[in-house]
Amino acid sequence: MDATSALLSGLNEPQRQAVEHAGSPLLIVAGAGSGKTRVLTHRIAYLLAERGAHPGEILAITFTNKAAAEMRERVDELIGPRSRAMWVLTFHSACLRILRREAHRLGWKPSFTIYDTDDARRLLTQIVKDLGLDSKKHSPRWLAAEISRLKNELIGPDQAASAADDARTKLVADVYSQYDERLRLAQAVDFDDIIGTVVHLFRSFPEVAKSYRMRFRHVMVDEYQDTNHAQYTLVRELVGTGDDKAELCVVGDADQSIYAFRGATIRNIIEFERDFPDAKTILLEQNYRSTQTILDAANGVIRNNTERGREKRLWSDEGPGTAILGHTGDNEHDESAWVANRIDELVDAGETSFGDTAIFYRTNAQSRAFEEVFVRRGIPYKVVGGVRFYERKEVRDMLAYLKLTANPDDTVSAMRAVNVPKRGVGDRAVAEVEALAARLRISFPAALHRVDEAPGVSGRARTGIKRFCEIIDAATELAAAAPPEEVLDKLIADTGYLEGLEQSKDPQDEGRIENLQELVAVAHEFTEQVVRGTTDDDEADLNADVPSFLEHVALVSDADSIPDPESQEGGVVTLMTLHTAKGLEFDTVFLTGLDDGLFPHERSMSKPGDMEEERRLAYVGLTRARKYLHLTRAGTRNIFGQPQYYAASRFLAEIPGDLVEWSESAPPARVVKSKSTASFGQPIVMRNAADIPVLDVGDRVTHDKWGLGRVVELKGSGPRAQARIDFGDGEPKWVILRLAPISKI
DNA sequence: GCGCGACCACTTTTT
DNA sequence: GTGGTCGCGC
Repeated sequence: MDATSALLSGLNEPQRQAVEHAGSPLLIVAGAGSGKTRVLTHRIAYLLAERGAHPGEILAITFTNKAAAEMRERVDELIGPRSRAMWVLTFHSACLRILRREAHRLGWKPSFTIYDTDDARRLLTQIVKDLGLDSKKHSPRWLAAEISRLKNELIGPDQAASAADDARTKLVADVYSQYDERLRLAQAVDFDDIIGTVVHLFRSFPEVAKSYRMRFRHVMVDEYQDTNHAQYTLVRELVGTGDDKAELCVVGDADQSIYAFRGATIRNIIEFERDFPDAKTILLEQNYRSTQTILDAANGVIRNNTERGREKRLWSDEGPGTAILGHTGDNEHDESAWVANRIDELVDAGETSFGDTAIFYRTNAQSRAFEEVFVRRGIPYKVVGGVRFYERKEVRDMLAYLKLTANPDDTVSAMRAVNVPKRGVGDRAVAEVEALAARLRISFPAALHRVDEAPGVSGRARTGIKRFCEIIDAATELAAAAPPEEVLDKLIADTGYLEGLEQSKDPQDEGRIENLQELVAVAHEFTEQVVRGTTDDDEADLNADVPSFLEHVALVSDADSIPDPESQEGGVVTLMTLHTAKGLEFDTVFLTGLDDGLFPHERSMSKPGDMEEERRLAYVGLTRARKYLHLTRAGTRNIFGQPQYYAASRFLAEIPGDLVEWSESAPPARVVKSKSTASFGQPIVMRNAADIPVLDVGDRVTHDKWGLGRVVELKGSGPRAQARIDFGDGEPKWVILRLAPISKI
C-alpha cells in the first residue's frame, strides 16, 4: 500500500471527501464521536503528502492546549518530526505569539503582562472606587462581563460611548475607557485583548496581515461552533478574500455549542455557507463511539432544540448495548453513594476501569459529595477544575511578585503584593502613592520607587515600601539570568512569606506551604521542558525565564490537567463539569444532578436561547459515553446549608422511557403516558380540598414535570382554582391546582 | 494599620 | 458551608 492510500484507508466516504477536498472553504459538520480529529490529522498529512504543502504553511487552531498537543502528536505519528514546523495552537497562544513578535509596531514592550479574570476584576474594583460608583449596583463582576462582551464584539471604548443611549450603557462605556487606559499604563492585556488586538493589528498594518496570510496557506479551526465574533473576524483576516486567499477548513457541531455565555455565537457555524459563498459542507454522521441506545437518548434530547443548523442524524453500528441506568437518591449523599456502588460493581466485574470512568455535573460545587464518598470507599479519583491551583491566594500572591519582575509597571500586581505579607503599608499610604503616580503620569509601581516624593506617607509605611522595592529589584536582577523557580525561591524567602506561614497556627497554612512548594516545582518542570526542547514546536519562542513561565501559567486551563486514562494502573475516576467534558470520551459515564433548577440551571430558565444551550450541554454529556451511561438525581440537596427540593430535570422526560432502567431503591413515580417519550411524572391524583396549595402571584413553585416556575396570575377558587405559571420555557402555562403535581417552595 | 467578629454572597459554565 | 469584605476597637 502506498503512502496515500494508507492515509485514506480506514476512512468512511464523507471522511475521505473531507480529507481530499481542495480549492474552496470547507465546513466539516462533525457529530459527536464521528472521528473529527482523525479527519483533521489525516487532512493535514494529506496536504503535505499529496498537495505539496509545507508544514510551515499550516495553522491549526483549537480551544485548549490539550487538544492542540493531541493533534500535534497525532500528526507527528503520521508524518514524523516535520510536524514541528506547523503552528498547532489555541486561539490565545497563536495570537500571543503574533502579538509578542509584532508588539513594537503598537509601541508595546514585548514583555507585556496578561491579566486574568481576577486581575481584571481587581482593576475594575479600583476604577469603581475612583469613579465614586456604588459597587453594589455596578459590581466589578458585572462590569467585567459587559466589557468582555464589547471586546468580543470588537467594539472599542469610543464606539461604545457613541453607541451608549442610556445611563447604564454610558456608565459601562466610561468604565471601559478607564479600564483600557489603565491596562495600557500597566503594560497589560486581558484575555479578550489577546484576540482583539491581533485583529486590530492586522487591520492597521495590512502588510503584517499579508505576511501571515502568505505564510499560512492552510488554516484549520476546530470547535468552530465555539468561536466568538472576534475570533471569527481573526479567521477572516488570516484567510483573506482576494486571489491570494488561504484555504480554510473548519470543523464543528452546532449541537455542541456551549460557550454562548462567554461570547461564542452559534451563528458562525450556521451561517458558514453564507459567510464563505463557495463553501463545501460535509456531514460526518457515523458515530464510532457509543452504543445506539446512548445515541437514541442523546437524539431524543437534542431534537427539542430549534436552532440547530444543518440537519443531521447520528447513527452507530455498535448495536444497542446495555440499557441506561437511572437512579433518584433522597439527597446528594444517596446519589453519590449509588454512583460509588455502581463503579465498584462495574470495576469488580471487569467491565470498566477507574480510568475509563467519568462523573459529570453542572456546577463545580457538586463535586463535594462525590469526593466524600470516594475518599471513604477508597475509590481513586481526580477533580478537574474547581478551585484552581492558580487561583489560590498564596499562589497568586507570589505570582504577583513574579509578574513585577517581568513588568515593572504592573499596577494590579503591585497593589496586591505591596502589603503582603503585612509590612505596614495601609490604604492611606497606597492612596498617597497613587496620587503621586497620577501627578507624575507614571505607573503605581514606578511611583512606589519614588515614595520619598510622596507627602503624607508615615515612616512605617515608607520603610515598608522601600523594603518592598528592594525585594522586587533584587528579584528582577536575578530574573535576568536565572530560571523562574530560582526567582520564586528567592521571593518566597525574601518576602518572609514562607516564614509567616510556618509560624502560623492556622492548620490550613500547612496546605499553603505545600502549594508554594508545588508552584516552585511547576516552574522547575517548565524550565526542564524548555531546556529539553520537548515542546515539539520549532517556533515556540520559549525560554527558561520568568516571562515565558508567566505566559504558560496564564494560558493553562482545566482541560489541560485531565488525567490520561492509561497513565497509571487502572487510572483514576475523573470528576468534572459538563463544560470541561467536551471533546472527551469514557467507557462509563455518570451524568449527575439531573434536577430541574440545577440542570437545567435556574439562571438559564428565563431565556429560551439559554435553555437550548443547557440542552446542548446535556447532549454533550450524554454523547461522551461509549458503553455504560448512568443518569442520576437527588430530590433534595443542601444548598448553602439549606435543603432545597427539586423536581426531575425536564431533559429526563425527553429521553425515550424504554431506554432507561430506573433503580428499585427509589423509583421515580409511575408514568402517566401522555406522550410516547414521557418517562417521568407523578400519577395524577385528585387532591383533597385541604391539600390544594394556596398560592400568591410571585410565589415560586416546582412542578414534577415542568420544574421550577413562578406564579404570574391566579383565577378561580376552591377545587376550581387555577394558576398561570411561568416555567421559563416560552408562554406561561395554566394549571389546575387541584390536579397539577405542584408544590410551593 | 491591624485584627477580630459580624455579615454577606457565593454557585452556572471559562480561554 | 465557606470565603471574602466591612466596621469597629485597639
